Amino acid sequence: MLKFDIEKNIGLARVGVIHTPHGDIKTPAFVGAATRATVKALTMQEMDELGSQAILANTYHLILRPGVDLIKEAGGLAEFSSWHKPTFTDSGGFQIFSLPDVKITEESVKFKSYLDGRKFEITPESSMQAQWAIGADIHMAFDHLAKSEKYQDMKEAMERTHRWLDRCIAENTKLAKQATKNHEKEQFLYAVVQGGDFLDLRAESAKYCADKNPDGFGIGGVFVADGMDEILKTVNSILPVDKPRHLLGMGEEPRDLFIGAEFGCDTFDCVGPTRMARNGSLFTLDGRINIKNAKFAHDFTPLMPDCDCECCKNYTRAYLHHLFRTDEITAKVLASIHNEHFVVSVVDKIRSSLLDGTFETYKSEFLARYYHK
RNA sequence: GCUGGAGUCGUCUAGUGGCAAUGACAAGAGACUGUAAAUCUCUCGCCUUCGGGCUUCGUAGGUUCGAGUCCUACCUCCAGCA
Repeated sequence: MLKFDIEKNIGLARVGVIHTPHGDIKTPAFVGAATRATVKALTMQEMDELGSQAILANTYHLILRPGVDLIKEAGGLAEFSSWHKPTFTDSGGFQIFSLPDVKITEESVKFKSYLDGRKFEITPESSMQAQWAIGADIHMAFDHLAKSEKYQDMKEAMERTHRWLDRCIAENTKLAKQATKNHEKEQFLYAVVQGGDFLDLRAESAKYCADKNPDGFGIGGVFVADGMDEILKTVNSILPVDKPRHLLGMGEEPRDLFIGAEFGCDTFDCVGPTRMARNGSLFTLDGRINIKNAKFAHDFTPLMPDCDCECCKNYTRAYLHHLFRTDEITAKVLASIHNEHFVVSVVDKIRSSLLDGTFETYKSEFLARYYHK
């Protein structure tokens, strides 16, 4: 069983430590999105230096390239990528459903590789096998996202996710036994809660997942900022307190991190910060700015004066503006360092503010300043 | 000086008689939430009540119902010859 120690509970929120075979994660924590076993534009050493505690790679992408067997051959995701800290993998469910021309049946999902047209089939079982080959510390169950927001579609997607969870758990149990026999590192499975914006479905899904007694939980299919708190309240009131919860894919808006932590989520991942960084949209305490805008051409102040990342300690807005205008690689590197550091440190600060009782103050001051309210 | 070629939105460029005129770049702005995203969208002569109006293809004339496009002169640039 995955060890999760809780240091403090504050309502639904909590401060804890997840103990993985590759080290501890002090929660709440922001997990870097390393989809193809790399955080785009950043080295793992840079990720380490900016304070990241864990990364999340994507099974779907790694199946296509370089293939999960190659990663196993390399000694697993951590060895392969030189990230010697905790790792997660997403199951690939989310990506596959967003592709055109997917054939989804009760048994499996079939799709063609966008790289070369090769046909692929992923089942809950094969996703588990792939994730064990990749060798992350924490895996996500292979889930099914609804194609529409309609209640009936959401309900069906949720029910299929539940049936697939049973298959994931059965396969995972087999794979875990094998690993124990071979004296390999332990790997852990999170069940994924679905149900869209419908609180009755969310409650049903949380209950179903909790009853299966997995190592932890992913909360998937959350897209809307409005109502996110209600969804999380519903789900996290039902999920067992003593197991970690990962909010899948949220964190582009800092507000989401506060809501997520406040209502009981322990880890977050999101591609937004690094994607926006590459496109010149950078976090500051006063809101997001587009560094490419003409008004920054002569701005010789740091991107964010109170920030202690490599970018803000050494470079000016004018310089970043120039790097983006000239499409220099370093623009993306520095911007990614900053944005990733920004979200990681916001969540770290949420953690410390929960511990010393200043969360409410931190939250209201941060949000008022960031969103200019 | 002679001969030939060329001058189109900031730049390069399409356009050989028929609707401000092609494409790229640059520029201006926006979007991005478990990454087919170093991507995508919009604007890009001036004005506009968004119906449209006005002024434009080196300059000045001319032919024509109509000219970036044809004719004449001039200006500038390029190549070759002196």
